[in-house]
Amino acid sequence: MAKNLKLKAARAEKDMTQAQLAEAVGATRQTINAIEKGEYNPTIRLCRAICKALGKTLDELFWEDEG
Amino acid sequence: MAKNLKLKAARAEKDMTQAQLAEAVGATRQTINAIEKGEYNPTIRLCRAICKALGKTLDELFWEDEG
DNA sequence: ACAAAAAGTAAAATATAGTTGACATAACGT
DNA sequence: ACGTTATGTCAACTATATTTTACTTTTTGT
Repeated sequence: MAKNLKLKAARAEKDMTQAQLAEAVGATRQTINAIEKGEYNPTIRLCRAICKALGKTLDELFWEDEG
Repeated sequence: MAKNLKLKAARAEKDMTQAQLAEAVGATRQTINAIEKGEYNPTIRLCRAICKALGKTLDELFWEDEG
């Protein structure tokens, strides 16, 4: 799996820290970090929550990035 | 969570059974069944595999359906 | 340079996604 | 009606996503 740079960029665009995004979506900072690092395979529910928090869609953040 | 009727429809459009889709994506029939039933929260990797097998995108099958 | 905040990382524990095997019901063709 | 295939569902198991706690390194501001 490759890094999820789109996520990192979208977060930067909203000027949010990993910790702030984590709180916004009800996850931990480590989980957000791991997702950005591309080290894993989050659930669709968490992906959706992240998308909504950042004003993006699934296709924009989680499609064909780490495949 | 509501039923994922988009998934059911996309599968029908390809004339695939739950078992065939399951095999195509390396999952079990029960897992596909549960996802269609809306009873759970699959991983993004499985969602992507399903989308690819059915020629759809994440937004088409997994966005704002059960939210 | 220094302090503070943010990001990276790791081990152990917990929650839950996904499997396996089995059986029940619904849908379909003949 | 009958046999067959597809779907629905359940319990027990395994794999792994996510948490918790804690520490290190990088970045940022002053």
